[in-house]
Amino acid sequence: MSAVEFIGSSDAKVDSKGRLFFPASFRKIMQETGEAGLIMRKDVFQNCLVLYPESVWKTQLAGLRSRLSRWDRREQMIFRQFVADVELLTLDANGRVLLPKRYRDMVGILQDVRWVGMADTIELWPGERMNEPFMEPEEFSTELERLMNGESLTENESR
Amino acid sequence: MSAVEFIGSSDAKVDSKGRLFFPASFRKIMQETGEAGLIMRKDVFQNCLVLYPESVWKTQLAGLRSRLSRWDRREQMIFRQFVADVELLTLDANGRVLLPKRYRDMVGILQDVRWVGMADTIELWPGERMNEPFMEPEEFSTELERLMNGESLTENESR
DNA sequence: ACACAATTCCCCACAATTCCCCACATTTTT
DNA sequence: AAAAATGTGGGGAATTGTGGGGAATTGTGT
Repeated sequence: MSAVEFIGSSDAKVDSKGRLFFPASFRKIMQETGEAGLIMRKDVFQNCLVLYPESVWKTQLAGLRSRLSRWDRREQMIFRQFVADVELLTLDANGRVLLPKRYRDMVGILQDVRWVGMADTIELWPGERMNEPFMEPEEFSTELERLMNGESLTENESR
Repeated sequence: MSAVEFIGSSDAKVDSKGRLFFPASFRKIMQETGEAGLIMRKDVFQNCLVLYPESVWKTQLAGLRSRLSRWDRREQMIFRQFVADVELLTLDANGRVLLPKRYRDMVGILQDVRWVGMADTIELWPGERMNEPFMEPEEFSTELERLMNGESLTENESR
């Protein structure tokens, strides 16, 4: 089912009207897997936007909801926060999306952005420090080594 | 399916359109092991490109993802770093790959490149300083000694 | 409710890159 | 020597990616 596999990253420019070309490779995957809509929200942790194909979004929501009690005021608030500030994107005739100003401002997108395929989701990063890696190579290698050798990563494991 | 084992290196030229012949010896191995696609990625540490046969890539990715929580800020960042700067390559009718300009620029590939078989992956190095060794002989021997005396190199080794 | 500004939508044009086809030199195999 | 496979190169069509002009829509203040 979840054959959605967004791969790769690319750079792009947001034009003066806030429009942005949706990379052809991603569009292809959407078509192939029969996905129609795209849901966008600001990432919970990072300063970037996340785009979910509709089916992935639904799965996420269901997963989250199943963990949260409907009758717990606090948990209900968490859920609300997750669902609020969500935007449905549509492609225009040229295959572009319009990034509402509000969202651009949220993560500080001006001109340059970077698309990043994250398997079942897509991320959109402001492109100011685009050529810098997300992590320091040293740190990355250390963590990766640990991970691939079966040791648990950090103290907080939530599974 | 037998194990993929790319060995040897060879020099080649990128033409004016960024195309590059995929060495016949490597292609043969791809065929024999029934590999179709190639995933290319900028190495995090080195200034080179790494090519994974699709199955190798999938194994790597699956291994990583199964250990990473989507809801952990740090783990998500590791995954992000791993999948950023990744591209799907396809061979054209002549058995060439097109190296997107972005990637050529990332590692500084102009004309000459060098293919290097790295067992289950293939590396592609800019060939300007092609005849120089990757490491100083002195450093190489020291490191190798250290590695082979206890620390694990790949997941095949005990740890 | 009204005028006005900002935003979104729907056209069209155009540059850069990628894809597809064919030609040809060089090396290896028969 | 001929044939096949290996590398190199280029023309041009198709796709991808950028940009802009307004019309329609939404939102704002008075």
